[in-house]
Amino acid sequence: MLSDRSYSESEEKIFLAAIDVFSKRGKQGARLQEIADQAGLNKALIHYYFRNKERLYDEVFVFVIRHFFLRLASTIPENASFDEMLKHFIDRYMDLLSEKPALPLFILRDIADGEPLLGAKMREIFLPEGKNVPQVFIRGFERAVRQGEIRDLGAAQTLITVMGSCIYIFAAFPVISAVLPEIAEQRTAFLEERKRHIYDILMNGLKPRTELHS
Amino acid sequence: MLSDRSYSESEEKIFLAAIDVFSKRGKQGARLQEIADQAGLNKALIHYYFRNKERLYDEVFVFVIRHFFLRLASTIPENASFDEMLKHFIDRYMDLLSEKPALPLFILRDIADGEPLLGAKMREIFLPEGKNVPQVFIRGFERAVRQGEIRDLGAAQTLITVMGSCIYIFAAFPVISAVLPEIAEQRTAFLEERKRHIYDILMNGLKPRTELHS
DNA sequence: GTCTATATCTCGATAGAC
DNA sequence: GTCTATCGAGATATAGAC
Repeated sequence: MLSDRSYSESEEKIFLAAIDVFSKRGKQGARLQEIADQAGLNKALIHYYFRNKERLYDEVFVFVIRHFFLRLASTIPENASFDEMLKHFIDRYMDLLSEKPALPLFILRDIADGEPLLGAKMREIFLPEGKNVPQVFIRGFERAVRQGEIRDLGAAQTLITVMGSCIYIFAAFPVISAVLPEIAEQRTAFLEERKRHIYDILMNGLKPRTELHS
Repeated sequence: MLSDRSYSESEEKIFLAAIDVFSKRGKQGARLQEIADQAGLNKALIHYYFRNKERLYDEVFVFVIRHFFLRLASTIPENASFDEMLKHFIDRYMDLLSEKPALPLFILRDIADGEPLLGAKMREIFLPEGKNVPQVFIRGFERAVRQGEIRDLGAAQTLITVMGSCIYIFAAFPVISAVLPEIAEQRTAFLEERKRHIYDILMNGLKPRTELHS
């Protein structure tokens, strides 16, 4: 069982192959032939089960993104200090991105294609649950502000800064490593260093400046 | 004159139309028919001047990116304090992105397509000049570290954090505004607030924590 | 240099046998 | 349910007249 609805055996083979091919090539670049080959079946079956490329893509998209963000949200420690929550969030987000490095470009390509249903799909993914990434982060942020742990630089602005800082290296890796070649050779070490860097600069940036002890 | 080589009148019409269409639709999504229509000419002329879609795209890509980063680099104040350099850099980068909001997705789509010449193209853009964005930023950063103005959180890491923080809102705008609807209605105001936010959190994050006066 | 007409190919989708 | 064969749209690229 891959999601809320159930799949027959062949259907699941197609769906799994579709996740891989769409993730690598995007909606336009993906070929139904490649999906069929990878599933060990033929093109006609794709239409039999999913009607057309568009519907298959939409089902893959919602499944992949929802799965990713549910895994991310489920590990955020809700009742810790903001300091701890931020550290955890960055670690976990970077680990999940390391595991699925194609995901940022998968979403961004969808945005670039101007998919008209994108906004609706994202709301379908984010709004139903009580425990989703933006809500949990913003609640934790605002509580920390009330308690004087951090300055109020805006919950939404801060969330965007955190996510942008984490995601950019994955989205732009080929460009960045072309300009800064030392990065490509030690990718894993660089990503570990990156976690510490992001936490350090952002947490210090949020702390009240009057504080004396680290 | 658009770049280092010179264009005839029709050639330039095609090139300008190609910049627009490729920027909006990406390499795969762009149609030569649309470029021809927008140039007020016909498809055959595109092949006459540029041989094929691939070459036209490559010429557009290098031109657009080089032009953007030259404009950005030319305004970085090299001899100011790091504080001032960072403020300027963020302001200018965000302004240029506001002017060309399709540019991040244009590059990211190219990355996602796995263009094999991308690394070479980026080096062609960044390496020749003495005054390019990464070099200028890193020089300024390292000098500020030596002078004790900022902590050494890594020049490359910091540059990636700054760029990621700036670019993410443009790349992901449709997604972010679907999840945080208050942003879409006041886009300009939000972007102005975003400049101040990024400067504030990052500059404070870089400052030595023992410092007492702001 | 500029145009129309067309060749050629790729791909999503369907028809129909089993 | 699963397959082979094929249709037809839409795209790049070229031929050849003017």
